[in-house]
Amino acid sequence: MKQPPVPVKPWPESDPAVDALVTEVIGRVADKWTMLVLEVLADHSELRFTQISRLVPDVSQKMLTQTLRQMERDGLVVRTVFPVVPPRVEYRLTDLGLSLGAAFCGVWRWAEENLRRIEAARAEFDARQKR
Amino acid sequence: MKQPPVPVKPWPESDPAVDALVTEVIGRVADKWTMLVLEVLADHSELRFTQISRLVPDVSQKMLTQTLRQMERDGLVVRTVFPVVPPRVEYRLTDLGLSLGAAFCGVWRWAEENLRRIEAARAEFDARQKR
DNA sequence: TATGACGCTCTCTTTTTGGTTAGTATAATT
DNA sequence: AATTATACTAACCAAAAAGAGAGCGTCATA
Repeated sequence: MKQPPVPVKPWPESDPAVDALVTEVIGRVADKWTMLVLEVLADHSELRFTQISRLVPDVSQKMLTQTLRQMERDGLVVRTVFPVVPPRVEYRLTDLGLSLGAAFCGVWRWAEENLRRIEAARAEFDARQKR
Repeated sequence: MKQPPVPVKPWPESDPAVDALVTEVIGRVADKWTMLVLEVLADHSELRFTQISRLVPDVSQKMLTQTLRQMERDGLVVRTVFPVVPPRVEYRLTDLGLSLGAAFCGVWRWAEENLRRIEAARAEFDARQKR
């Protein structure tokens, strides 16, 4: 039995190359540590490495370094090194980083507002499965 | 040299338990496949398994099944099985799923609008590193 | 009789990710 | 003279995630 061909999606841009890039960017940016760092940096305009590590629970040095490097590379944060000893490095969001924070705000709020619903859905699903 | 204590973050809710849950939910929901499935389902209100797999580029059966199950468990999609042969299963977003799609729209748009900037930042960063 | 469609599940292997530990430089502190 | 603080890097290893491939049950088509 042949299915009718799937209609072309009416999304504004359907350029596969752009799609792929957007997907990649979102995948990169929507990761757990990036979001948490984004949040703390949105709250405190300027932070040092260890301050961030204290504010983001359970982040390892390795992950924090990695995340900050990526964010720097993507133009989300600026990293300022003060040539003093012991070293002092400060991080702050760029305008791009701030705008991403604003965009994510919607998702963050959605998660807060719908936590209950999700938990309820999960409980119901699990109960249904057990039967 | 002792740093002054980091100020408490002025975020609306600072309940660590809620924070953890929100983080977990976002982590789950902000994953690549979930977002892509969300997008195609937001575009076509009702789709069958193979239709989705054709619309989401490079998704393996395994990942698609997994993603759809998770989304169903979280109450984002409804799965309707028609007891016919060959099997027919339809997926559609719930209201919760639609609202998540709306929330993500902002991030999606952000990514589209700022692709260039990100690519430019990366290029600049990489060039700076090479020196 | 063989093949394909559908919506999966199961197993095996590869890739990716993340944690842990050790090390670096140098000035100030104990 | 030893220790502490800072912001890392590098190496190694375990765990988790993802990809590849086979199989399944049944009906319709070739």
